[in-house]
Amino acid sequence: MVYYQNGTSEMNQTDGFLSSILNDEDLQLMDMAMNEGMYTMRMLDSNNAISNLSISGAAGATAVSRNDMERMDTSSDSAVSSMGSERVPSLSDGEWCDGGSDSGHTTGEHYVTDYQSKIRPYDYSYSSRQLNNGIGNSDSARMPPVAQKKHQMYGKRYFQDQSASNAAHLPQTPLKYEYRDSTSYPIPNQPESVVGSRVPEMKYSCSVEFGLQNHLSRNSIDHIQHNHTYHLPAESSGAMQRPVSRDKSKPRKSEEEHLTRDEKRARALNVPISVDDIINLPMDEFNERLSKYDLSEAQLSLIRDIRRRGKNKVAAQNCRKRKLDQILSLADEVKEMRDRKQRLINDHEFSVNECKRMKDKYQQLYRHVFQNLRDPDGNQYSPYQYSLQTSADGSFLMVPRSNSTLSNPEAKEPPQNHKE
DNA sequence: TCTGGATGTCATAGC
DNA sequence: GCGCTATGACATCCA
Repeated sequence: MVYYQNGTSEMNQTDGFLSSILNDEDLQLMDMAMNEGMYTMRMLDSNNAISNLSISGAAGATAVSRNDMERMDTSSDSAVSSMGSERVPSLSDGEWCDGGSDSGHTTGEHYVTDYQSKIRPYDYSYSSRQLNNGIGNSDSARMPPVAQKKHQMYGKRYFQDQSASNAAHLPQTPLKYEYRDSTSYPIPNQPESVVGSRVPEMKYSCSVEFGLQNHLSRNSIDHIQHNHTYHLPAESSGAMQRPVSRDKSKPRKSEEEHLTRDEKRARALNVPISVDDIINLPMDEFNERLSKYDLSEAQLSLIRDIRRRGKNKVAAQNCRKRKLDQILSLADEVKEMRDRKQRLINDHEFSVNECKRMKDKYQQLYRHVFQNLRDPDGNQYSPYQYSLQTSADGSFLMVPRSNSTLSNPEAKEPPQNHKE
């Protein structure tokens, strides 16, 4: 066992050399690197946490990202149920219209007005959205507080007297997406109070408030300016008559042309209940209304079809909205994963470089120490016969090579350039 | 005329 | 069994 000769003049030089190595900023950089790496890992863990949170909250489909948060802000006053089974809080019937399920035709003006400020017929809350609300809570105030049936959720009541001036424009412009509630059909021998007695005409915009507009780089109005009013010929239509072209350049001839197909059918069969009521009344009330009239089989069949189609129409709209949202959420997740992958690559690259640098430092130190060691006779030790081992406290031990590997399997081999 | 997006409708499954 | 919702598939309209 030979110890470092601290008393020699050479060691003074060595001290300087060692201190230069040991105090090298690279070592500090190493610490920094490690800290940074750990920080990065914490960040990754954090991301994982968020990701897991979002996944668990949205049936594995929704990532919580800033974009999602922003989208959430635009769509959290839900009107439609989530993918799950939870029910969306409700507003009173006075606050929600139950229309919107029919081809809402409204003028462009009306649409713009409604779209921007009134109607959010496609809003719905996923569980993840609710989760997000819990985090951001920016929109919770707009969330209806009580569970609500879905057929009561689509569209808010919009009284025409809110925009009398707009109403004045109605005759001049083709109707688009304007749904006139309380379509009343004059039924002989029916009391006025029962049929078509609603005074305030209400409009429903079948708008699509996609919170995705920003993502899709699309004018929010572009995709809803179709006039999906079904114009039927004289009537007596079959069960499935094709929608007729709705050229808005053609002058409007009569109100009837802008009735939906089902409205025209209902009118043709003298159905005494408005299409809106047929679609949106709760089952009990709906049956109660039906019981008031002596309806033929054809009328009952049509009413059932109207109700089914009306509900399914809304369901389809929500389904599509939901699908788009899922696509955007997945796109966010993909982006997040790509970013994470890049961060990991960078961290790994940095670690490899640091490892290599430290190896070089160690070899340098090893060589320096070994060359300055002397036996009792003042001769250098042969690197082929001895090797140095470093202990945990930083001290060096000279160990015979043949024994070193036997006695201590972890003994470090001399560097390759040790033979110099 | 073609094309893609939007929307309505039907069929079906599941609750 | 009924009513409702969700969703794929198809049809139609429209820019």
